[in-house]
Amino acid sequence: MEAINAPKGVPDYVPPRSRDFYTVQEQLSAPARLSGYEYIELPVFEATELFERGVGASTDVVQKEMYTFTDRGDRSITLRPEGTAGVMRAVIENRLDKGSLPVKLWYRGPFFRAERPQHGRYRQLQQVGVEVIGSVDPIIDAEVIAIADQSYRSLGLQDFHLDLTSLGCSNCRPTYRVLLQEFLKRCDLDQETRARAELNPLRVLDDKREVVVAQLVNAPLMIDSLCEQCQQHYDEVREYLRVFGVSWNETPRMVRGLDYYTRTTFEFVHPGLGAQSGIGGGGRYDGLMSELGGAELSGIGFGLGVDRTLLACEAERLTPLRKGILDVCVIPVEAESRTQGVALLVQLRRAGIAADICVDNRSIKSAMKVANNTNAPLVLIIGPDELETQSVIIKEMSSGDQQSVLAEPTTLIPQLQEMLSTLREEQS
RNA sequence: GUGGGUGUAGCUCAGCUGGUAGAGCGCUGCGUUGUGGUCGCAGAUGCCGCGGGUUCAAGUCCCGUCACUCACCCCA
Repeated sequence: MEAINAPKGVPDYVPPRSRDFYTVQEQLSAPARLSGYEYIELPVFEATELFERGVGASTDVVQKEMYTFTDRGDRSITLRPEGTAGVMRAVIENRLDKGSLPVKLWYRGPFFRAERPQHGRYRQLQQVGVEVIGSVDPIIDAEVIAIADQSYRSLGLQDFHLDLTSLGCSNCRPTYRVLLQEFLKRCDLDQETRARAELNPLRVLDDKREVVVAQLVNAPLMIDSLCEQCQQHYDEVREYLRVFGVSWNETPRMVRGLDYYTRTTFEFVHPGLGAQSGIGGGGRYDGLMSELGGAELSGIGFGLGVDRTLLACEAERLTPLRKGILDVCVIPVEAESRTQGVALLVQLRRAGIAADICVDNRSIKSAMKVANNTNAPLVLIIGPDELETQSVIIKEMSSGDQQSVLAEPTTLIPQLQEMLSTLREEQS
């Protein structure tokens, strides 16, 4: 039979790297949980219109990167390309916006974009995200950014930086937009870029081609055209960021791909990933809730890329991520000791000790090899001799020391637990 | 959607100007008497991505195709 391959651009995480992936996902969400954010579990597909309205029909994401299909009821369904729109929909639908504000939520899971895959860019990507709805307090902006920052730090990442700017609001951005468009009209640009200047002039600022970049040196910047409220808000955000102990780069030319962002906008960048250097990003969105039929509430959030963060960890060679997952490996010598071995295994697992048993009647030599490969710090050997004396051999793998002890749960289990905890202390 | 690169053992790869395949790691076994990691010895494993062409002969050249990959675009 012919083997079947995974669809294009979707990653498999297999052991042992899957352990790292899992650890990264856990660590990325830990700071949000520590900050009182509640978990929200959402569907992976939504009505297509949610993203058209929420993310913005003019964005590349909506125009050419969505997995859209018609279901059996003839409804247009789309696999979610990002998280914020779905969270807003659920908040509105479940009336969370009518309760006490702000609503602080975190989520995680897969997202889908039909892009051409490359290093750090997949068609199914995993994100950990956070959204705060119903507050414009700049403390919230700073907190959200600080949580993301802490997420990366808790993994031990160091070589990343935070890009920060303000994109203004519905008062000041339109004015700036016209200003920028007039500037762009005087530039020598190709047709495609001209079209973009009409549709979304800010995006032109992000162009990486030298011919374009050279012409944009003196382009007007949003940051210089902020209205009084936006300026004050941005000043305060930065003030609180200092209190949170977060440092950043001012990047007035930063542009994000989703239409809903206003005011505070940020991106975490890691230089070790190649072209796809953004490991997370987010910002404030003033109009999104009402655009999706909810109350006039502002929100702010971020999405952190789990896949890319893992790549960043690997780029920094953060190997302490990888630990064995077993505490103890049980080795029954000779077939007659298998039953007692399983009985032992049950005791261990019930006591919360991560344990496995060598099967398939391997020779003790070969079983030791298998046990060694699991990285379990302790091995329990039980054979005919031990059956006779109702004992078991505990072997400490790193030193090779071993001792025979009574296979009595009330004494064996505490002893193992003590050995494991001293071993853990030695390790750290 | 556009361009470049690569496809040879489980993994990482070597195979110069064409003569039917190699290394390292891993795996299996052995180094006697119930014990892994180091070391030594032995061994197994390949439709050389797929299809066609040139040739006495192709992993090696040509064409096509598929897959993977990197970059542009865009983004986590």
